Amino acid sequence: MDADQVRNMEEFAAKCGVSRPTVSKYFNDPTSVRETTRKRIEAALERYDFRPNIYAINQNRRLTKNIGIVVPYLADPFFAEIARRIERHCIDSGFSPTLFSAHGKPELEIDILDALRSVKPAGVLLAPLGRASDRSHIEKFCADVPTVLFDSNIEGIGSAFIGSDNFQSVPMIVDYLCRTGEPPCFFEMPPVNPNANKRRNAYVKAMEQLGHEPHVIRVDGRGWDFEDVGLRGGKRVIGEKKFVTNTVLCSNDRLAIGLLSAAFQLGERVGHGEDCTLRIAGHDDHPFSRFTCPPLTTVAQDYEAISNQSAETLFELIETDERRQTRTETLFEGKLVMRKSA
Amino acid sequence: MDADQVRNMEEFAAKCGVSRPTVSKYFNDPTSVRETTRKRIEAALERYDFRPNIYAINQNRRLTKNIGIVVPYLADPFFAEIARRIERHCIDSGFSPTLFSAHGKPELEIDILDALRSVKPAGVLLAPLGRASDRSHIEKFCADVPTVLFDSNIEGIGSAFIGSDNFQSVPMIVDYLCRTGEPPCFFEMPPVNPNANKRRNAYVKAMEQLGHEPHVIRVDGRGWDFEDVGLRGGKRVIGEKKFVTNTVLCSNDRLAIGLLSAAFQLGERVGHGEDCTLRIAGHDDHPFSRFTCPPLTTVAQDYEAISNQSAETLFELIETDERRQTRTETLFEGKLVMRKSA
DNA sequence: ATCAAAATTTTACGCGCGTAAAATTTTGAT
DNA sequence: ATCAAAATTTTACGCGCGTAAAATTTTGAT
Repeated sequence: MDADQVRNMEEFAAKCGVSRPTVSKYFNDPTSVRETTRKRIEAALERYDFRPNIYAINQNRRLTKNIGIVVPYLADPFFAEIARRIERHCIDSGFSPTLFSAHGKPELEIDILDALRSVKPAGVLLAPLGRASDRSHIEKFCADVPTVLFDSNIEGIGSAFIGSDNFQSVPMIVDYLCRTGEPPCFFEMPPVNPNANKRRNAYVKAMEQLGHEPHVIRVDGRGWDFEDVGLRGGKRVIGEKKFVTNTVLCSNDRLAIGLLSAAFQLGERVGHGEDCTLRIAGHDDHPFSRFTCPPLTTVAQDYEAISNQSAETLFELIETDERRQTRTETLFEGKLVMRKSA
Repeated sequence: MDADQVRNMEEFAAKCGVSRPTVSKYFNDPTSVRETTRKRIEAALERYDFRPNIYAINQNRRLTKNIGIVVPYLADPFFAEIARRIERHCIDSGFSPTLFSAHGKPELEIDILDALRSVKPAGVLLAPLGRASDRSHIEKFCADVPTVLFDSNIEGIGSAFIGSDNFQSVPMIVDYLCRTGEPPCFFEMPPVNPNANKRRNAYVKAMEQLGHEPHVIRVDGRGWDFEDVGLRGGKRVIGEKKFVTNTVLCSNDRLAIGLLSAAFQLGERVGHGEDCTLRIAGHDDHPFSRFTCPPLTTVAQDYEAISNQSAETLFELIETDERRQTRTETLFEGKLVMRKSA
């Protein structure tokens, strides 16, 4: 006989024996109604499993409980992993996260932000494309919506930035490589985001401080197919014997994975053993770096800390809705992960 | 002087010099208003860049333009890639897709479907977890929302299924492996989804038809960390010399990537050359399979066809809203991708 | 130019909720 | 038991749109 499903909050409130606004209060905060009425509502909830219409809820609210998570390239497991953690954090804090990927395209990044606007999100967590991003467009967006940048910094944009400290992590692995063998050269593609640039600069500085001459080798390649760039570029560089030392530090793991593949295909033995001809190191501790052949020596980014801090910073921003004037930058240290490749 | 921003459709209609419902009609279908009024609205649109409140729009509509895309594990680039294509297809067709990942957890899959319900989606594209999925829960969902399953089939659930034809692809690579060397054994983990099962059965059948004795080697491992399972299991199996032939067909590429890593670490030379001790093949043509060491011989799933067909099938379903009774299954053939590993 | 039919626009009402202000109930001190 | 203060609930109104029905304008044949 419970075929009489309730169609809206009005009908549901009638079943509860309270007024609609009381039910409305309950859904906004169950503790805001008296114990006895809460019980009555929850009893009715069991029978009718009524759920408020989220469109009607959000229609009048200036801000919703939605949070946008925007990453530059979701097919990269690094972003998939960090997005997963942020997503969970948002859900646990009572928000409704939605995941977007720019798929490496600046136009898409713009489209996503435009679409996000009409969802009236409480806040947005944005890992921008970087150099390809439309700076002024993102700036306008950040002026309207509380936004925290992560992974890739754009100077002065957004209310905060959370990422890795490249000027700690890169010198650390450079130091390690110098202690254990020949000083590394630096293997990079045209930098699509500021991290790549910073890492190169950090590499140069670290080498100079250690009294070595830096060598930067750049290969062509656009877009976000880093492995492919590493493979093609690596093949050419190895073939032409352009690596001036037997040790190569790549600007990220995905590039290193491509270079590893190139080295393997050209018969180079990669690793730190006696019989090896090449040492290759990466940066990020990409989820697949444990499974490369040989396993990749790299610097682990602190996924957990970056995800948590990004989310928490945004939550703070949302609560103290007076947009704060001081933009903070939080950088976490990387950890050296010594595996077989270097 | 255009500081006087319009706050709603009423005000915007006034600026246009037409009534609000006419503006409403325009946004639902610009061609449904007279040429002259369309011009007026579009002229006003330039000046005020008004956007209708999507919550108010969707409040009354029985169905929205939203489409849910649900995948079991987004950190798997296979799903990231297929989701990317479907997403694009939906946008190009005027829908608003939203991406969800169950992260390998059945509870999350249920949560996602429940959350989707309240978004009143026009339809859902679902790649279910498979065996771990709560069948009856998904069944109820499909009864309410037009749903197309892809990648992983659950018999009788959803209005259609689109995937790969394992009984074509597996015999093909088994045949190839037999023609070029020793008949393969089959390396699998406990099947988390029906594909793994079907592939094993297809392997056994193919071997028998070719007059060889099938050998299935199963390793432990739960969850979706396939590479890790392949690495651990592979190390043990290789160490204990349990592979009865020198050729191994893995139930998917991710497992193969783990096995390749195990082989490398134990000093096995993988490939089809004279000096090699092990041949390893996979299934799927995972985006990273080109970059393994050696590059992985595998069967390519037709990403493009599966994505397109899934989306198109759903669109049809949405338009002919009478839920059709005949559940269709569309299977696409795989293509042999010969690389170095086998 | 006229007028019925067709196309388009406007009027009028309703959707399912949020929320400030008013009304009621409960609390807690005496 | 009484009563003011505090907590809670209800009344009353509004949000920004969709949409059926009524009103108006345009079309096109004569």
